[in-house]
Amino acid sequence: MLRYTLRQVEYAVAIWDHGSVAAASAHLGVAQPTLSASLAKLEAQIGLQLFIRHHAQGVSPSPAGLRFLAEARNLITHAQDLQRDTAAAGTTIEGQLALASFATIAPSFVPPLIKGFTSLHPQVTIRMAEGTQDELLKGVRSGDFDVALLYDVDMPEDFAVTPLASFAPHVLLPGRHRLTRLKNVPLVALKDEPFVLLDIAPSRTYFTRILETAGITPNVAFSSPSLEVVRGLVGQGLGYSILVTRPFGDHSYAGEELAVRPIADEVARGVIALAALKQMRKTRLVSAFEAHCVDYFRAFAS
Amino acid sequence: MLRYTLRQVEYAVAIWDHGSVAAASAHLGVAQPTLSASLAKLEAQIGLQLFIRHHAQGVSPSPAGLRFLAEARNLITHAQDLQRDTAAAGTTIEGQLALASFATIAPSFVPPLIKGFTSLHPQVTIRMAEGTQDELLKGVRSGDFDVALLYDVDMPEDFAVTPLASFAPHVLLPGRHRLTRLKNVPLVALKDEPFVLLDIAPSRTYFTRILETAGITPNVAFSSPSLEVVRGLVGQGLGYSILVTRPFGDHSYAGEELAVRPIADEVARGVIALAALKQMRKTRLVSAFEAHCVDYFRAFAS
DNA sequence: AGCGCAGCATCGTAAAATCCTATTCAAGGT
DNA sequence: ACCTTGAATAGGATTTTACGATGCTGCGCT
Repeated sequence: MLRYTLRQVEYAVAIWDHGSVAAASAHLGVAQPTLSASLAKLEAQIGLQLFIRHHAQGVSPSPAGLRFLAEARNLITHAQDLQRDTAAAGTTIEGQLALASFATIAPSFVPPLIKGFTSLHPQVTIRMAEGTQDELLKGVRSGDFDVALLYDVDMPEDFAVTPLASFAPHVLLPGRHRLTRLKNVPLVALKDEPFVLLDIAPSRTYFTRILETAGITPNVAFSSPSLEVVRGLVGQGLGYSILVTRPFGDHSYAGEELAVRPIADEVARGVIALAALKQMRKTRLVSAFEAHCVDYFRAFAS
Repeated sequence: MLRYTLRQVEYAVAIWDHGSVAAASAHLGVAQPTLSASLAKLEAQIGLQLFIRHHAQGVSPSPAGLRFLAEARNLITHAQDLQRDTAAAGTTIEGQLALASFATIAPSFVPPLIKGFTSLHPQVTIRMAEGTQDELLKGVRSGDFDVALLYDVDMPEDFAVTPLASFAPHVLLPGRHRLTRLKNVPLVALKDEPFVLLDIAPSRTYFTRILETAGITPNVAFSSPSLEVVRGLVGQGLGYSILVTRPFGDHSYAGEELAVRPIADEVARGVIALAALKQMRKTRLVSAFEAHCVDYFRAFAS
């Protein structure tokens, strides 16, 4: 347990600097008896007389006091540095931002977001991570991340969710599938087709719910947690899929042609959102990033 | 002005270490509400939420909080180091001792004193200075020195004086002076002889007072502030002197023979003493040195 | 599904620390 | 002898810190 306070040390160093209690008092804007008492108490607590008192002529440090004061000044400087850094962290836009992103959202949106934000605020570094919804929520709750970029589906009560943009899901078909002739695919047309499910929470429930809402029990032939694997399976003609994320280009990794068709029915759109803990007081940095995200996604309003 | 206290930071770091307010409370022996309030206040004062609260599962640092806490721990360590060093300075016998010595006393006594003390306490270093009585008193008063080794003559009221040993003054004569035939020299015999005065305060007044007490008005032919110059002048046959300090050997620097004779009269002895400021609370180190001096000079009891 | 437990926050209060103004006291300079 | 300077003390108001008791809420266990 520490036996002295920063305030006491601060005063003692000021008395040293000014050569007298009275001068320090004037300079600090603190009454002279306050300093006198504070110094006396500090000396008692550390068991060391710091100053020699000269009647009507100020004080001067004792040999042992001088050694203490030299170190004490370092401590005060250290404390001031910490305060300054902390104040900066709270009010200016700099430092590190820990951002987690849902795996299928990350490749399309995170790079431009980071590019835009860091060129706006060069003092900022961003730490990135991707994961499933569960992992993101856990990470934010445990303090590993400041915010998470994810789909606003089944979000728990303790998260503050900022919607950014919504995207309509689409049907993904093999390039030569007979339904590719249609401009819009009604969900009923998929009734008996084999379904390739993107199997990540909460996407899984989101997609199956879309089909079930249309009265269709999906015939899940394959499933994978990887978007690219799903696209590959569809490319191989093993079934259709329903997705929100739409990478640039109409080919799978392996090169098979793919076809993307809007859904004819009215369906729930996938809402991309930024989520943070409700209980967390936002730093300026986090707020600024949030604003930047809103800005960036405004372009996708549709 | 610093906006947080060491106590607050100490508590916050403890909470971090133990993962919960309750655990830190048990470990610190401080009530849980105290820590809770202290943390809340600290967060408000630095404008930064340090911890995420988990219901019934402790707390975990936020990303920004983590950065603060890492630095905060350094600060606490710094403060603890200072406290430890200071406590050591107050209670153990180590560190630096600033010793000032009257110029004529120094050569004979300071080297053995330092040798003896530092071999007793190897952790101690001693800073040395010599000077006139005025300089010594000024140095001790201004905090340049912890203690001064000097003659206890005309000591001001604000000094605490510890007598160490007393030495009888002697008459110093040229080697072939007629009075060298006497075993003890009565002061009256010096009545008309030229006097060579060691002219340093307070020795000057001490020596002249001795002669005046015996009813003699000294005929000051020469004076010098240097003991060795005085001995040289006497060696040249330019007069006699009265001194307390008696170097080893009966020759001046230039090689002239000198004779030392006790004074037949009853005269005031020169008292060597250690002086410190009354108002200064002594460190263990100073007390130990004082004790060592008393010990060392016991051998000179005469 | 309900219940108990764990753990943080809040409330009320007592003790201690902090700070102020007014005053006293001592040394030095005039 | 008096005035100035500057530290210490006294007394009192305010703030801070601490405590115990209690409330509240999610988690895990039956």
